[in-house]
Amino acid sequence: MALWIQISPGSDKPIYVQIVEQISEAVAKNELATGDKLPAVRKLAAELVINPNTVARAYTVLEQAKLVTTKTGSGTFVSDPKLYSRDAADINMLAERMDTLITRGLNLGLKGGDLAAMFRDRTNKFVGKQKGEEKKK
Amino acid sequence: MALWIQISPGSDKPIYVQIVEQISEAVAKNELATGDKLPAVRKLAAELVINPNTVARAYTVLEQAKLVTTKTGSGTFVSDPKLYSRDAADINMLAERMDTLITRGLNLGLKGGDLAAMFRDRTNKFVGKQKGEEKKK
DNA sequence: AAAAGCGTATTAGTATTCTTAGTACATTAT
DNA sequence: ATAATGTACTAAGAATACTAATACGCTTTT
Repeated sequence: MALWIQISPGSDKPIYVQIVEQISEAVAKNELATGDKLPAVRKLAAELVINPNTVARAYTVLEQAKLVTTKTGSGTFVSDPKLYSRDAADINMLAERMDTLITRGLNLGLKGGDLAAMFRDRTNKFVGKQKGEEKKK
Repeated sequence: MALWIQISPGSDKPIYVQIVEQISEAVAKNELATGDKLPAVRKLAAELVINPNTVARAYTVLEQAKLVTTKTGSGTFVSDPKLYSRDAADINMLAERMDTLITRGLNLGLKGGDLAAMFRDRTNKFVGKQKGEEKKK
């Protein structure tokens, strides 16, 4: 598989965050499936011309987010979503971030209904390829 | 009007962000109405026992977000939402943040529909007090 | 005109974050 | 064994972020 990750030096986001986001999105869209192996730390670092530590940090974040499982000596693999044990803290974090987003949307003059509709539309763009579902023909 | 803003030293968020968020939320919930004057930079700083520059920074952020209008020498006032000219950049920013949120939700194992429902529910908690609308009895 | 109240600008110091570098270690695969 | 994997640790430098101190200019009030 070709390398889809690419970092933007001009971005305001740290390199390791860029990696985390791109992999997270790929998993959400099921472009990376359960059990898929991520590039080796040193290999990805070489391709991106960055320090291996930076890639390792990204992988650490992904593991703490329960998105991947690492087996030392073997590699880093996409976790099985069925094993996600989302606790209250996860949901609370999500709710908080939603509120911040809603606040911003309302302050931009959008109506609550429009905001919710926009969110649902964007969700559908993901769900088309979501885990356990298939796009309807 | 009493002072509703309170900062938490133990928070992971910078002081000026805490101020921005609390005022933003107050505006979204219409607890602060159009034309309302915010506390003077020095006054609020004195009450919070922080540097006036920190408050000023918060106000600057709020102004760039078009949430308030500042008139040097006079004060800082809540903007008229009808004058919001939300441009493409605003919407794009919002959409991006939505996508990040959706990604996180899906990766937590939530289904698209559940995510959208959760968002809609939380939106309604705001809309009850939203600008131009009244809570139905 | 003076005084008081307001936001702004500039500068600086401190703390934190990010990235790199180098080395070493433990585990797994070949 | 050898190679490949993730991990741990220390160190260092650079960049960024945050807060503070001070001075300035505009507006309102007196």
